[in-house]
Amino acid sequence: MFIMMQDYDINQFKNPLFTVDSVLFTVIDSVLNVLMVKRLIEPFAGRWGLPGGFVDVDKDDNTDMTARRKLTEKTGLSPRYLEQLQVFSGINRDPRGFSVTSAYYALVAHQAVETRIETVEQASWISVNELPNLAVAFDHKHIIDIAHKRLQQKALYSMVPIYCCPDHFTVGQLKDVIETIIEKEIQRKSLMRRIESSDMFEFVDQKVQSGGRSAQLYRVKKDVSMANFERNLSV
Amino acid sequence: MFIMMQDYDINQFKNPLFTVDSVLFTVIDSVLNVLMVKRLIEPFAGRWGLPGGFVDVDKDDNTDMTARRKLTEKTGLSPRYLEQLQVFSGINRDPRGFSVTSAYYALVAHQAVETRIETVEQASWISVNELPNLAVAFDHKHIIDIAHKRLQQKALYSMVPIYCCPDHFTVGQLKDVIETIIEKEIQRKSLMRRIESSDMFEFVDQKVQSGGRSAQLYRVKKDVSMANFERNLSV
DNA sequence: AACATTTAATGTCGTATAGACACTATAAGT
DNA sequence: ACTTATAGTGTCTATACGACATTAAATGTT
Repeated sequence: MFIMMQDYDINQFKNPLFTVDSVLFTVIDSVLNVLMVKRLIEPFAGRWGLPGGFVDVDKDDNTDMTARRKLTEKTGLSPRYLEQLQVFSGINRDPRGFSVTSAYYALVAHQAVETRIETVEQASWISVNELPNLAVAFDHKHIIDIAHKRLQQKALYSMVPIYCCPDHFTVGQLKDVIETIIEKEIQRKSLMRRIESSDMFEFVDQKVQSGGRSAQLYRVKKDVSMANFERNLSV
Repeated sequence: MFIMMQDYDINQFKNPLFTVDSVLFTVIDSVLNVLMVKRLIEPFAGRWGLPGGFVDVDKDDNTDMTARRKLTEKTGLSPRYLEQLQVFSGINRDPRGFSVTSAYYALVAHQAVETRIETVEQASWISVNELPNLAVAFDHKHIIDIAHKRLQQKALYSMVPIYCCPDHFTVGQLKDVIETIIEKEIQRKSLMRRIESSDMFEFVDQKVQSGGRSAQLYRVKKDVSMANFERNLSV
């Protein structure tokens, strides 16, 4: 019996606690928000945590699917953009022992999902500005911070922020999303040049009013890949 | 007893096989090489694999230390540069079941370590050009490919390739290392400008002969951080 | 209807940095 | 002294972003 326990422990030793967690971002009214879930179980029951959990080898072909499944389970939505962030690991980040989380970050347009979010009671958008004063589980505050910095960097040389825009969007909307993410104003002209040169977008035959001259609507072309630029926008 | 087995299985289900593997690069005679280890145990015994293995929670504070420890164990060296690549996971990449590897990539100057490498019989530098014809374990060929692409990208906007140079190096050496990594020639002038503006380097009061005019030796200043540039070199 | 106000979109010029390549500098060999 | 090879600089061009003026098109006001 004691030897069985030892075998068991050896197996545990080779396999740290492994989870997948996602930082799902969206921009609402020029504020960057993160989807968080009120934890119902220990450890850290009652605190806010990132949507995530264990891999289910019967359902998940890989950890990307774990991330997507957990986001869908807990929020009813599948993000338009999902990418690995990095692994966070250590002996102190989970009271149960050495743990590893493969963290992802993801983007959605809040317009497409906000009604569905509200029906899932334990999930909620949290402004990143409120995070410092919030009781958060594990090292999830740190993970969000790293994810935010990565997203900021990515926004300087790619068009990824479009995934925070609805299907049809104006240049003004995209500009606002980018400025919210990088926390700095950009030149509309620079954005127009990138929209043009990326060749990712096409006009929607429709305009939308905005308090002044109507704005042209754009959408992402079918089957285009994400544009990356050779230069960063200035910081 | 049966219930105990079920509990055990549930625990297994929650914890996929987790390993840490590293792609250690170096440049030798204008060829990019990867450190590989001849596997002595199943699965894939006899094939070449990346240096790596299981986390040891008694020795490792986190997976970074696992990566370093495994590199040191199997090669006798600690890399000057080590960074997370990404997680590779899936049901098919290991015959034992769903597995996850947290992959790292690392750089060393081969000059500092080549004698030590040769004393460790199972470890060897493999040219990336020979990889397609080599019997490689798991999805390690794919991991090396992704690591190479990431390194190429990084070489376009940062000075990381210096970690493939010895402590004292010339502009010509650094230029060769960069060109080997990105597989394209660059302008010496552009590199000089970056060396200057990065403010990372200082002269060594010494020159080195090279078949023509002697070359100035440089070294990295004490306690400087890695320079990143706002533009990529052209591809 | 003329005008002010607001936001959208474009035009134009300045600036920073990479690419190209000629030119100079310094070493070794003949 | 001349050739060759490699190191290093000078200078011009090209590109894309920043800044900001200008034009366009919508609404509201007198």
